[in-house]
Amino acid sequence: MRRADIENVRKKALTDAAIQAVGAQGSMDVTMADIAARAGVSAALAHHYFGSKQDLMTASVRALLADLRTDAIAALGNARSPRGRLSAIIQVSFSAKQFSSETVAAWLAFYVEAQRNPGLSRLLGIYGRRLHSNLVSGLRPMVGEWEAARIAEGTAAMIDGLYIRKALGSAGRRADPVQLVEDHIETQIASVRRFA
Amino acid sequence: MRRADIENVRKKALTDAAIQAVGAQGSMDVTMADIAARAGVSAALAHHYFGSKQDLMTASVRALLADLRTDAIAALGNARSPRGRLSAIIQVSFSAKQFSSETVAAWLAFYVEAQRNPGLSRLLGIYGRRLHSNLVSGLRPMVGEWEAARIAEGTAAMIDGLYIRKALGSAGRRADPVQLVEDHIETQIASVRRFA
Amino acid sequence: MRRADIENVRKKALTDAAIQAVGAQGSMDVTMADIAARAGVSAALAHHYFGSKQDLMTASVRALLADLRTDAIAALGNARSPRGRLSAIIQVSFSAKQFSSETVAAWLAFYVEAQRNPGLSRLLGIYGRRLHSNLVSGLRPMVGEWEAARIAEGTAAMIDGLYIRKALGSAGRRADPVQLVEDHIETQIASVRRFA
Amino acid sequence: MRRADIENVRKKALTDAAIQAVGAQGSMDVTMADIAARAGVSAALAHHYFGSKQDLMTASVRALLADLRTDAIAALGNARSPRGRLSAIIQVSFSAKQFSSETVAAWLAFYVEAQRNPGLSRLLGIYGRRLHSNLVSGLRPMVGEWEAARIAEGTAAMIDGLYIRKALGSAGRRADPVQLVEDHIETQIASVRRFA
DNA sequence: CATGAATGAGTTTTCATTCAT
DNA sequence: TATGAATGAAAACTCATTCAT
Repeated sequence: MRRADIENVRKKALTDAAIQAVGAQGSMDVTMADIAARAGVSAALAHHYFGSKQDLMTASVRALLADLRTDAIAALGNARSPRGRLSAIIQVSFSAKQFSSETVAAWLAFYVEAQRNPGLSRLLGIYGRRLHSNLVSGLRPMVGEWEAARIAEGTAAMIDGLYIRKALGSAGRRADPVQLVEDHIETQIASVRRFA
Repeated sequence: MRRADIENVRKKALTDAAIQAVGAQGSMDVTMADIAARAGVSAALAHHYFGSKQDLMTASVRALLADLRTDAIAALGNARSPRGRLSAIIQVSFSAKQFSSETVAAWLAFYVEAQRNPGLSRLLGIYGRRLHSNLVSGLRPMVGEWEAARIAEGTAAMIDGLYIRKALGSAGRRADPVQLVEDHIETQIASVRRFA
Repeated sequence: MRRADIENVRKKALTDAAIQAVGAQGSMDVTMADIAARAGVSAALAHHYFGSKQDLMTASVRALLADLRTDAIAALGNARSPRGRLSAIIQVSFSAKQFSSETVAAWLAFYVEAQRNPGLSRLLGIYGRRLHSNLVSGLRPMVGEWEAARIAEGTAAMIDGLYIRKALGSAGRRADPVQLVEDHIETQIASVRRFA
Repeated sequence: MRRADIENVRKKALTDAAIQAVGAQGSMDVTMADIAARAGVSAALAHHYFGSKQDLMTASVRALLADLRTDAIAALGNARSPRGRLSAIIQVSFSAKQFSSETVAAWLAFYVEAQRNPGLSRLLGIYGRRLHSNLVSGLRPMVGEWEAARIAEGTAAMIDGLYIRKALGSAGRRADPVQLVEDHIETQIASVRRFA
């Protein structure tokens, strides 16, 4: 294998391991040694490739984001209408992969860390704006720019809230997250149209 | 000051300092020395009174919870109707005190920690059930038990989501959280009644 | 109770507690708080009466020594012959009180500490010389000064060895300590006489 | 030096340093920093190799035990008779290396610690049984099983006693330990034979 | 006389990071 | 490329000791 290839393989293994470790632990308070061990390499190598723990974490979030983006693009590509695009976004957000306990826990941990880490904050801001813009682009044709923005904000909040509840494994969750969000959107759209 | 009171004063100062420190830091990764300094005492004294960092944190969460509860009871006492109870709950959740950046950040940090700490998890579970039950008790008279539970779940998720967004200081937030939640509830209730 | 009496009662309670604590722990690595609690008082009071942990320990050894001395004097008073004096010394050394697990463990702990503590060393030296002199005074009439000193040294070593073995609760101890020491002395005396 | 050897070299340096430190201090109450400094490394490295202070101490006792065992095996190999084996054991016990102040102080410290540490206790139990069995194997041909066990016990006690007296540097020691023990054994054997 | 309040100094342990091989 | 060696810095926790009441 060429040197550049090895580097990519190692980097991928390390970011995967980092996400896994953070997800398992529920916070970014994991050791480089733990992450490296999950990737089957030494902690020193992780430093060699990423420079610091911080940089490895940032790269990991970027990977998470890229993954989500890929899924979203694929789902949106199949949508045949603005309303379909909304459903596609929701489906992806709660898909088995994105809504797995580990991934959700990792998201939450990164969110928390972002409060102190501008780089991370900026990165997660991208995700937030992308979600918002996707929601708005589905809603706009149906309710107009202004209402679309308002509904998107409530919807995004609900999605985030469902994520945090998933992460905490709150007992008593009965309703399907997709149903909950779809219902919110549907009801909001209907309400706007009734009074428009 | 009476000798017997000192303990309570110190304990209060320390839990306040802990919440403040956790809020400022955005995570429970704060040192006893930092907390103790904020309370104006030595780290050794914090151990003297609480035994361990863990116990101090638990006591702090308990204090946060008790504070929220007091506010909620006061607000509910003034409500004159089921619908008024719902608004009261929402008002309290987003009141200046409960929705301050620091308090919100502390809540989030405790939530994250709860993933690994059963004691904390149990404590926060109390909050979750109390919120749910308060919401249901306001909704039930209007939409019945079944729909009340469903709406309460979406509402609680939205509240949690708005909290996490507040903690992250996500740019671009424009809508008022209270408006968002009130609107969600109002629309949901109306929708249920229309098709009932 | 007069003030001086209270002081003596407290001091006695504290040295007793110290011996008990050290015996239970098997080393002088016990806390003032532990000792004070056993004596039913505060750690501050222990300092008030003894000035320092070191001083409390020294006083405790002194008490142990005084106790042993009282027992020894009583036993020697009943002895009717030099040989009887030897047996009396041995009896006392292995009496239920002096050879109890706790007392033995306390002796050992103090011995160990004496390596670094000249004051303690001096105190324990008194015990060593007293034992030696008592043994010699019993042996001298039977084997003369020179042999008495030699036999006393071996005997004292054996007694110390039996103490340390008791402290460690070495499995497999079968023989009675008194028998072992009596036999050693008897055989040594006989041997000297045969070849004298 | 080969990379693979470094670990063993460091471990050896650390256990040596630990024995030295414990011997100098007369108790196990020495800091990892002190031990590490004596070995010329950082305290962190000591943890790296041994995991905990406890484990380092256990390894050190094991080293002490192994060393004694090697010496004993060598000495026993040169013995030409049961009686010679007894003398060999005694010689080793009081050899310059094994009976040095530091080594003796270390033994005593470990013995004391063993009261609270089952792992250490088990380890030291091995030494006790080995000494006993070596003594019995030398005595048995001369006095039979039963008497051999009895004499071995007294002898072992005397050896232990001479160790503790050495550790304490008791003033007034005049007799040679080897002489004392040899004499005890000789006299006991003679006594048994006379009355057998 | 007696105690709880309070702390400074110290100890083990953890961990990101650097470096030589 | 890859790793084990090595460490400094930090953090929780302990405890003898002092002091005000």
